[in-house]
Formats: sequence, structure tokens, C-alpha cells
Amino acid sequence: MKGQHNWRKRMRGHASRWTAPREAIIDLLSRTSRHMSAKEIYAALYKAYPGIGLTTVYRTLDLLSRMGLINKISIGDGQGRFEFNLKDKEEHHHHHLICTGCGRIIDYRDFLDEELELVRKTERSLAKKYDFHITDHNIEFYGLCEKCQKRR
Amino acid sequence: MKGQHNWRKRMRGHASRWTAPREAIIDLLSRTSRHMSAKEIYAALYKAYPGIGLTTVYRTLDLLSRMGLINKISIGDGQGRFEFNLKDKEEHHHHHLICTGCGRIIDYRDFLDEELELVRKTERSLAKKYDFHITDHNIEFYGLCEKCQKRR
DNA sequence: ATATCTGCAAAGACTTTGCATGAGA
DNA sequence: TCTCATGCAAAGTCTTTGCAGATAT
Repeated sequence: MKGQHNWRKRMRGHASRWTAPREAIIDLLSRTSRHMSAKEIYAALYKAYPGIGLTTVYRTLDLLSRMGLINKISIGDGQGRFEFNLKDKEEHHHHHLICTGCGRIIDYRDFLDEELELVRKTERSLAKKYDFHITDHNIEFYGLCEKCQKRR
Repeated sequence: MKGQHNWRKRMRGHASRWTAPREAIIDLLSRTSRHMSAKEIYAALYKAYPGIGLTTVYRTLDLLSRMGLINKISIGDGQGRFEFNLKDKEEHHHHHLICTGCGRIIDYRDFLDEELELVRKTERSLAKKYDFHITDHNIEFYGLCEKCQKRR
């Protein structure tokens, strides 16, 4: 129930009601550090909430995305994945390190100071040159994790 | 026909034959700067080559990906997109600027020197800290292009 | 000649939509 | 009460697979 009022408040203005499935999905995503697909979320919730439908999961994820509470990411495996979007972006911002062997994703927060400085600089230059209003960025590194290196 | 021998050569060792559909697909991707989906490639080829099947497009794209001749990218619209992978990576390497309004993708090659320097530095640090063997990276900026800024 | 490639049709996987029922405010 | 949310089933996309016939080498 903690934090409920905060989210509840954010629901207003989105013509949305505070319902059990929505609470369960927000709660799950806010607790996990995994990047879950709709199906995974559905499966995880099904134990505690057998009545839930996959459709509701999709619709809720869409709602939360539009509210800015979560982010949809795409690692190229043909399904959308979702992560909780912490409010204090500066502080919790992270990038991804993705293992092409097993699909594991590591959120890293290291070395970000320099990265962010360069990102801002690049944003300004790109905005000017291409007349873009830049709102976000995505940086990913691909490679093989320790286990997958040994495995091959 | 130009360049055919080069590609043909690269086909060897992949247990593959040089066929008309493959030539058409490689040729198309090598000439366009767009990031085309399988369906778009199929549609583009259908005019000049009515016999072609969507299945063959998918299979050829998969083959070319595994050969390293093209890259599969994902812009989060639920379909894979492909771009020709120029050999001289250092020289032709680029990043993406994506309009969230209309889906347009701009490949930019500006400001890469600093970016690449930082990328290498970050790669080394990440490799050490997380024991990853890093092979590739992806940097994208999201925003609204000129037209879409005006439109809203 | 023969192993590989092709196109069709069918199946699979992920996601969205239509609709009647159910539930929050 | 009355609008909005839910769950089921069906439909829509994108992609993969099975198979018989066609083709490159």
C-alpha cells in the first residue's frame, strides 16, 4: 500500500481509476529490477491474482507508459519490455549492458558523469544541426557476459 | 552486378548460393539509406520481381545478419528494421536520431570523435567491472523533428 | 546430380480490439 | 448511478516453420 497515494494522485488527470490490477502491476514493476515483458508480468501476477487477464496487463502498461511512470524498452527479441521510471532522473538515470548470449540486462550507473556531459553537448549540437527537439536518449552496450564467454 | 563478386565471395563458408532474390535484397539495402522492415523490402522488390515471397525476404535478412552484411535494429515499433553494414566501421559508423512523432530516423555522423573516445573508455571500464566482452554499442537520441514540432 | 533455396500455406508469437459484464467514485 | 475498467474471445501484425517443387553449382 505504500506509495499508493502518490500513484493515485498521478492517476488523476489521466481519467483513471485506482484498481487492483493496476496496483498489482505498478507494485510489481516498482519492486523488480528486471526488465519484464507483458507475458512475464502476467505470469508473475497470476499466482497472487488468478483472475487477471493478459489484456489488462497490456492496457495497464500502455497507460503507465503514457503517464510516464514506466518506460518501454526494446532489446530486439520481438517483445516490449518495461522498467519502472524513477522520478529523479538525474539521480537514477542508467544505461544498459546487454548480453547477446543469454539476454541478461545489466543497468549500469557507473561512469555516467562524463557520459551525461557529453550527451548534453551532443544533444545541443544535434538540436541545432537537425532542428530536433530532443527529449530522451538511449545508450546500450552489447557483448557477452562472463558465463556466456566461457560457454563458447 | 557491381560488387556481386565481393558479396559472392563472402557467401562462401556460409553454405550459401548466389540467387536472384538474394542479389535483389542485398542490392536494395546497399543502395538505400532508409531503415527498411521486411515488409517494406518485400513491397519494394515486388515491382521488379513479382515472384518473390515474404518468407524469402525474412530468411535472406536473417542470413545477411548472420553474415554481418547488415544490421538489424529496433526502434520500438514492433518490427525489425535493417540497414546495410558498411565494412569500414570506423569510417561509416553512425548513431541514430529518431523522431517520436513520425518515426523518421536520421543517421548522424557528426560529433562522433568525442563520442567514440568516450565509448571506448566506457567499454573498457564496463568490461573490467562486469566482466563483459563488449562487441558493439547503440546510441540513440529521441525527440521531435522540425515538422512534428510545428504540428503539435 | 543433388544439396540448397524458394514460395506457398499454415502455424506461432506478440499485441490490439469488440463487447458484455463488473466495479470504482 | 454511471462511467470507466476488466476479461474473454476474436482479430491483427509480424515472424517462423513444413513441405514439395525449382534452382545453383
